[in-house]
Amino acid sequence: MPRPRTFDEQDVVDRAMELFWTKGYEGTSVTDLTAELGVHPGSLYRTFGDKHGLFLAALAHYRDSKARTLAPALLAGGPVLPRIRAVLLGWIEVAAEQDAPRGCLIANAAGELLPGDPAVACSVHEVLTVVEDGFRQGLEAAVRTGEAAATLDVPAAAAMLTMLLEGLQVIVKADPDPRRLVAAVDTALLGLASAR
Amino acid sequence: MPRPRTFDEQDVVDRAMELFWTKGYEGTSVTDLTAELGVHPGSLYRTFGDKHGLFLAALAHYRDSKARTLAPALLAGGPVLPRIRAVLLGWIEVAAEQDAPRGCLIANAAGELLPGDPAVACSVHEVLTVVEDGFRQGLEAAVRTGEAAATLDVPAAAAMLTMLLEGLQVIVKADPDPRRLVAAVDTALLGLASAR
DNA sequence: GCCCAAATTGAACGCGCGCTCACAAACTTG
DNA sequence: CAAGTTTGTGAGCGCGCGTTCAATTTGGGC
Repeated sequence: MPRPRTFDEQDVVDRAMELFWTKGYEGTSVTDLTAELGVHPGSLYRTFGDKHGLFLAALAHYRDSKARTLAPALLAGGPVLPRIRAVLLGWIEVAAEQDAPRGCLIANAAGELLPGDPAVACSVHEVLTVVEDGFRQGLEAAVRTGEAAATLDVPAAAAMLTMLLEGLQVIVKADPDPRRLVAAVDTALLGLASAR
Repeated sequence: MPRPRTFDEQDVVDRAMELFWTKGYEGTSVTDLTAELGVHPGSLYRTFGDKHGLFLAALAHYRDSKARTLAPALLAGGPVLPRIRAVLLGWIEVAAEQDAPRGCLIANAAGELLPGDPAVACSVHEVLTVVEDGFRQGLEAAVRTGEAAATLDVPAAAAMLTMLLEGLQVIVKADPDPRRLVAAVDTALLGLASAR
């Protein structure tokens, strides 16, 4: 019955996420969005309510397209601990390769909008929970295979890895030499292995 | 010869820091600043150049009044490792007690303004270096007293603790139960003690 | 006591922000 | 083909932002 959309909503959310990720929430104006996405303000507001709504959609998309991939990546088979290391080092490498590292969208959102934005606080917590859960699944597998010590406090270690990852993303944004953090990551991982 | 200031510049910077810390950079309007600080826009602009200049002054003040206290706190005498733990747990406690934790001004600034603001990037890196150096001094002392293993990679461990601290400050802003992170901090500290 | 440099003040500047709306176009359904 | 509903579009809304400036006040140095 109605006239169909001329744009793909998912695609728009994905590119909006990229913009917010790079330029921040306030740093990305509605004019920026309409220009880069090729979507008229009117369409954007009928679809997402307002700029804030689009941002929440971007955060949800980040959760599904980024955070949710952690667990599968860790459980892809073989030793888990090296995979955890590879994930952390991967972010360092990303930061080292681009001259303007944008860190983590979640850490950026938290830094910019919290406290003071309950909806964003909820989304941020949601994504962090997904990440932490990914680490937890990986660590549980590592304990099962004897890769990690049976005495390891898995939930605590998962939370630690999440903290480490987010802290890494913060530091990397201002560090002229991100690769020096590899040794720091390794130090943090020392306590996880069973060979102590 | 000239007419003297009616406000104390240091005091204004201190209160501006508090405002930026709580509400963020974009979230704090010049109107907010003039209202809360009791300083006319004209005076503010002649003293600090512009809003951005005032923000940089606030970051420098954060470095001197917060970050620089880390080393003395760790080296105040007695075992260092419990002091490191106390510092990290202190931030958790602060977050747990107030219902709207504001995290760390540096992590907030990085999240909001990086990449894209070279001056802020420089200030952020500067503060993080001070923090990391504080941890390094503490760890060196710990190694000297045998509290930490002689084989500990001190610079790497210092960087790890900085990452942990910043990550902690990010997570705490969205976490309904910050105190659960105590166990995570303890897990991270496991690898530092010499009793392995 | 007068001078003058610097500080305070009131008022307002232009700009870009997030956002809205009336109107025309497009597609499905009967 | 006509009806009906939702879409894209052009133009512009009011607001608050960061910022500026002429006029006035202030107080130390000669």
